[in-house]
Amino acid sequence: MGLDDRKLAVLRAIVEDYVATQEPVGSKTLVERHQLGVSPATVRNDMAVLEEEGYIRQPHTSAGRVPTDRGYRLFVDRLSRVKPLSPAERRAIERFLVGAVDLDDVVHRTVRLLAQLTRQVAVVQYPSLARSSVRHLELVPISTTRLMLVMIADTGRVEQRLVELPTPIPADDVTDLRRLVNEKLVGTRLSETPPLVQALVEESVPHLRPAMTTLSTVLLETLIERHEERIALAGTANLTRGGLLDFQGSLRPILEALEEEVVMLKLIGEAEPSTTRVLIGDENEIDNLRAASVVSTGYGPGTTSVGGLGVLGPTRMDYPGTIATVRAVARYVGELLAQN
Amino acid sequence: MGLDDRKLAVLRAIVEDYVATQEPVGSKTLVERHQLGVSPATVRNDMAVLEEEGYIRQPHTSAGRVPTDRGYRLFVDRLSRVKPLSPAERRAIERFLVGAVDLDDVVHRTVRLLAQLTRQVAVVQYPSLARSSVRHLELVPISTTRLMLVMIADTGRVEQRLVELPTPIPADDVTDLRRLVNEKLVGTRLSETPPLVQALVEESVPHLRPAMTTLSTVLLETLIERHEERIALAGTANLTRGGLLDFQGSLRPILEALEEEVVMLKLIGEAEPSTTRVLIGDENEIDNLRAASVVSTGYGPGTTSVGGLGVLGPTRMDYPGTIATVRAVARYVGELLAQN
DNA sequence: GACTGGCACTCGCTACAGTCGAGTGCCAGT
DNA sequence: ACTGGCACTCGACTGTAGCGAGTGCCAGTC
Repeated sequence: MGLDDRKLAVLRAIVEDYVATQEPVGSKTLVERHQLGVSPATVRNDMAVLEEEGYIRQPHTSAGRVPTDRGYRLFVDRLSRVKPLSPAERRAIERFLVGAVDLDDVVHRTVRLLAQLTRQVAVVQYPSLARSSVRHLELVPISTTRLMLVMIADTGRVEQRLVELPTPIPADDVTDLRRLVNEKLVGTRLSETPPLVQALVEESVPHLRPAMTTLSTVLLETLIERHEERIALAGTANLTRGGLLDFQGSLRPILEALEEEVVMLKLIGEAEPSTTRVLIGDENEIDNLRAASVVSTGYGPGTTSVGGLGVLGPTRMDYPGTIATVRAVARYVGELLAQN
Repeated sequence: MGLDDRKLAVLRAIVEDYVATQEPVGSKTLVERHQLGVSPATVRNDMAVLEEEGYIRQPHTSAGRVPTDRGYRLFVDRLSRVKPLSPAERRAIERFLVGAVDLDDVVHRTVRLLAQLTRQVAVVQYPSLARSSVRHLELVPISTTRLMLVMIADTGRVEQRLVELPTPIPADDVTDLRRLVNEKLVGTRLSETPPLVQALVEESVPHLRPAMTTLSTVLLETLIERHEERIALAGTANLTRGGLLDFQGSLRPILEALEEEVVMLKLIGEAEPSTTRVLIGDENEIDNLRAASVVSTGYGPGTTSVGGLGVLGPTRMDYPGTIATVRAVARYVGELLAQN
């Protein structure tokens, strides 16, 4: 049952070779490429055990071995160290992220950077509104019965909503409304605002009440309850690397899953910063992604997470390198956000 | 040289059959499926002429005929009418677009709708800043040396930029700045603002001048000159329909092109509303898209275009249906924008 | 007891030959 | 000007055979 050191070394060698060559690896080539100090026959015996335990498998009877999802899991957990980044990568990260003009820009640059460095599909969640605080609320009159509500969050996110007022209101009232909502709400976390918004309506003077009621409805319904999470994607073209071998021949399910924001959010939107989550193949709850692996982490200024980011690729992926890159990018983005 | 009516009918039949079946179409099946009133041999003669003229070709010597890009072009220009939309499609469009809460939402819904209806990849450009007017400019103090500049355009677009001031300024000055820029700029088209922004700096009172200078720099550089155009994509999974026959086996180049916003903008960002542009295969200037066709049009409130939208798919595409859908969606979106 | 060399076996891959049939071009006939 | 007939082409499919990478097992060795 127990796997001795050599068997683990064999598994590691299989994973590394298979990731590099994309071809099932046999006992002979294995001893040639790695200094295992034993003969192919011995390796074969080890392989038989590894296969019995479910860490590797044979695509066909007379082919070499390929790691299973379970094999990759063991590899990630016990057989690999996170690769340090190369100086070139470090420089790329820095160069890529300086000069971003706004949050959109930061997110876009980040997602492209991640895709480029890992050569996988990258996903970045915009800072979650649920974890943001209100920095400012602006009301811009569009007409006498229409306001545009703009919310600026401390994370840099800016959301706008159209508010249709039940009755026309004068400009002075708009000023009052603006002052009131800002007084009460600036500085509060979005997840904590509902009672405050409620209070605003109840405390408001009669002639402002109708407007305040609709305004609060919009605020609650479209910004807080249905807090709109957004994501950015890049690098889908990377899915076509490695021919059609990865993803068992069809990109279809992967592309479909990538388009479902809800799915992606669930995938990358839960991690804390400083912990990195690796989901390998089957471990994934989404059926469409059974042939894929996801490496994700949280990012944010300091130690709290305001959103997630990660990459998605074939199970046959360079885990140590990918994990290192994802972490590094998350850290840099966090620092960038802390500056603002 | 001239193609008589029957030859054109044959071409039309070939295009329609090939689009429907995705298989090269031969003379026999052609006369069976369409009432051409002549024998296969006659059709073969016509086909020989059509091939000579470059409208169709044979993938292999003993296979049926397939339309060339030139053949599709003739079909689109002279042999097809725009299909009227089905009531179901009409309803889908209406149902899909009501209830959008903001511009982002409108664009997202539109792009998904287009992808779903045409079963192709859909692209929607956000209303172009260059064609927008300033509705309001807001300055939100982040710290004493930092402002967040928020521009709200009449098209509904909202852009934010961080402004780093050279020296701290008091809150009253921010109010003054806000008043000044709004007085001068609200209502003007973005393409016409540069001289006005310049004037703002020159006319400003001395103690506001440093702040006004940085502010105007940000305005000019990041909002006007480098007017950031944005696009939304959906339906990439549709590229995998029709196996790997379309796009000559590799999605790679297509996916790469789709990720280049600049490329996509060039592709869909130029048309006027009410004119629909169809680019077929080779006609495309982008090498990566030589195997694809693009149907695009402009949209906007009234008759002026504020942005483009369209779909991209294999040259083997249902042109009449796609053109109809793209037009209809553009019209609905235009109406929706006109309401705001 | 752990490792190794040897050996028979499996099975996917490639090459090759043969058949089938859809589709063609051409031509003589109406 | 159209049609029926015919010989021809060539891709798709099928079956066979040989190759070789890789395996499992076993007897032998340190």
